[in-house]
Amino acid sequence: MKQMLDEGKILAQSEALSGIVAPLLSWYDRSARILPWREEPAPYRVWISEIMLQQTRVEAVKPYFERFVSALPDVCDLAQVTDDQLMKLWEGLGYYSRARNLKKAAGVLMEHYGGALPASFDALLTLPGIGSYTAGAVASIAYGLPVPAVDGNVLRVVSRLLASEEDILKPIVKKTVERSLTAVLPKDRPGDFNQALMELGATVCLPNGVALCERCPVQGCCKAHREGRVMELPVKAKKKPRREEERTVLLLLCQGKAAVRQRGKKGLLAGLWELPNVEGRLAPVEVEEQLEEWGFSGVRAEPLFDAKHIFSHIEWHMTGYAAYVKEERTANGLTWVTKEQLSKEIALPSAFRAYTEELFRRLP
DNA sequence: AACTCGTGGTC
DNA sequence: TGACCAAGAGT
Repeated sequence: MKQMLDEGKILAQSEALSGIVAPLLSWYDRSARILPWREEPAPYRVWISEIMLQQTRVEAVKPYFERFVSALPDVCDLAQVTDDQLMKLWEGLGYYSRARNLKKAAGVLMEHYGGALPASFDALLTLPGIGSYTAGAVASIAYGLPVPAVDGNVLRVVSRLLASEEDILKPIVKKTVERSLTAVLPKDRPGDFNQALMELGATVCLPNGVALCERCPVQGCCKAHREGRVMELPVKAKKKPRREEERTVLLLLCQGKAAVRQRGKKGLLAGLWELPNVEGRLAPVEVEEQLEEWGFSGVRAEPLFDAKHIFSHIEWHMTGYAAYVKEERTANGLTWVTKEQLSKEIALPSAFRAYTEELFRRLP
């Protein structure tokens, strides 16, 4: 029974969406932005760009994309890159498991696919870091296969076209839209159709109540526009509040070098480098006690400024100290690096930016 | 299904 | 300033 209702909904949605194809493609031909990965849509470049674009704005991706494909021009290079170089190339882009999954997938491609991306939605879907959206994007854009690529843009656009009040964050809604679009998708231009839907969402059918409906090529097909409800849609469940954490960050300096350490392989900022830090908001005396514990004797902790960093689900409230120590002790995972190494080899997350900048001011 | 996993821009 | 959000995937 549930299956029956689902099929009925998909049929109805497909019917309602069938009119958008021609005007949307025509609009895309006129209005598509010029983007680095569109100029030369080789499968490898499409793949890298799609991974970088996950939950990330086009403008943020551009410089990273150029640098990444220049440093690692093909699957073989990617499969062999060191973790440190990989993280340095991704430094500041966030969601670092995307980069690690890229390398993992490159290994699989070398091992099982002759170093090429498979021209198959199902095969793409098995690769690390590739889910239904990315598999659809690569398959349709790079190989012209007739599969949809449903991201947040597409969900917003379709939600408004249908005036649907379903929560677009629910997996079932995404699956339904994917199946509806499969029936509508033009077999001769699936990649352009998918990109056109996303492009419309990114440049015209904007979120936060600023939709530019007067510029929309499918305004006449839009139920939300017809009913004056564009600004109320889409419906999204509210996210739960972030948890707050207090941390004390230490700038340890010694003979022109600074101490960094590598984070664990799991969890937040996994495997990245960081400035030494401890949980809680420590007073100067407590910092000096901590330094004694780490084997640094007779060190004065100089209080610095406070800083805040907001992750998607955590908020770090940090306070900082600088300490000039007498010897480069390597206990507790501390590694001593020069300013040169820090800028060229060590990948530090943006969370520490304020203190990293202070460190750079203090290093020769 | 709900939670984890970054960052920077916008209003 | 805070809340929202952007071409999602893994667990």
